[in-house]
Amino acid sequence: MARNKAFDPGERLEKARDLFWEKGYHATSMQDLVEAMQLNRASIYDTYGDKHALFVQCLANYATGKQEDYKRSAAGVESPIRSVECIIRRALERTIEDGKACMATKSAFELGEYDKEVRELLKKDGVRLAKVFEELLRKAQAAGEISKDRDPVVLANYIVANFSGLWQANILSGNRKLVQQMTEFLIEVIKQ
Amino acid sequence: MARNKAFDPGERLEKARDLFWEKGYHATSMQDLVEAMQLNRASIYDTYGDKHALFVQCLANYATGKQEDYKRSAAGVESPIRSVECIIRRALERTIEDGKACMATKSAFELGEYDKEVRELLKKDGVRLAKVFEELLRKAQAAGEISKDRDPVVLANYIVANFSGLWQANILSGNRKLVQQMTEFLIEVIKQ
DNA sequence: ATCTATTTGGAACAATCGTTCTGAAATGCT
DNA sequence: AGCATTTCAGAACGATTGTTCCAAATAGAT
Repeated sequence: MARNKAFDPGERLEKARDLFWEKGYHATSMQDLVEAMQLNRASIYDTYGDKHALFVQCLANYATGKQEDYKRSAAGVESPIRSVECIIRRALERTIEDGKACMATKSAFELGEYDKEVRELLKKDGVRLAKVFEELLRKAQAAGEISKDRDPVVLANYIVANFSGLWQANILSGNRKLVQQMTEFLIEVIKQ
Repeated sequence: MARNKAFDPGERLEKARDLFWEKGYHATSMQDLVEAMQLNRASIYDTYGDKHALFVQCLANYATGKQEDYKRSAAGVESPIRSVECIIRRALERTIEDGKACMATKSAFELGEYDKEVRELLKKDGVRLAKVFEELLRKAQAAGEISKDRDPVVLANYIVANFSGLWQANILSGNRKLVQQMTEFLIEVIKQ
């Protein structure tokens, strides 16, 4: 019937995602996106919708990518508690590699309070990660790796929340050693 | 010599602060500020400088206010570890009262990575709060309230970082009970 | 090869952005 | 009272905002 797209929508979405990730939603203009994605304005609107719709797709893309990355970091690790450790260490490692804090957390603080669509997306993302931890923690308890007294749900959510603090500390202090110590402290706490 | 200002700069600054606090830096326009502060554009520029300078003053105002509020919440409490507890509980309480997360943390994630002035201000704010905790933790150790094995510096910074996670969890989950449990868990961890 | 649907590039839109300027009103000081 | 200086109100600035439209180019289907 008609002409095909001359670009790969998924690949260009990643370019948009990286820009939103770096600058945040409001500080990123459509002009910035046109240049970063190397696409015509009309092509962006036709393919992804308006700015907000594009952002939501970028955020969803980021969230699934992050989730996969976490799972990968724990792949092949047989001990449940060691898996938890791997993911926690990976969370910090990522931020250093990427040179920027987690896009989900940045977006939560920039938009989470009044943008329902973003909030719901991020909530689901948080719940998904917490469930991963919860399952690992239950297994760790069953294997006698950690105390059975603790509520896996609370502990799992506590770990997820803790990431936010590590990222903030990394941005503000710039003191890698301190952030590293805080990470190790968190791991220590969990293992008790 | 000349005419006096017909308004209280400090009082109007608080109006600007509340708006920035709610919407963030980029999502707040000068028009929004003119309306919220009930001032003429020129008066704003004459008194506070440009948008960025105004924001920095708002953030500084917020930071000192928050710091005072924390100290007030622990005033009269003789036990050092109880003082720590009071501040932690107050950190969560504030977010619920205000209906929005800590302005410092929101700003850290929105601007901290590329706005040096904001980053330095927030870094100082974080250090100041960490020092309060550090001193209380040392006293708690001396009084035998908590283990002497733990590094007060790491623990103090860990607590500060944890706030960020509690606020994020509060925004996304909207589950007050869960956030409460996470807060109590943090307190438990410190006391061990 | 022709038709047709869609992409593409770029101009153009009105609205808003942060900022500056102008002129008149107002007030403290001599 | 008169001067000096600043505030104040609002228009206006050019630049940029997100979005839409239009004509030309393109490529799959018949």
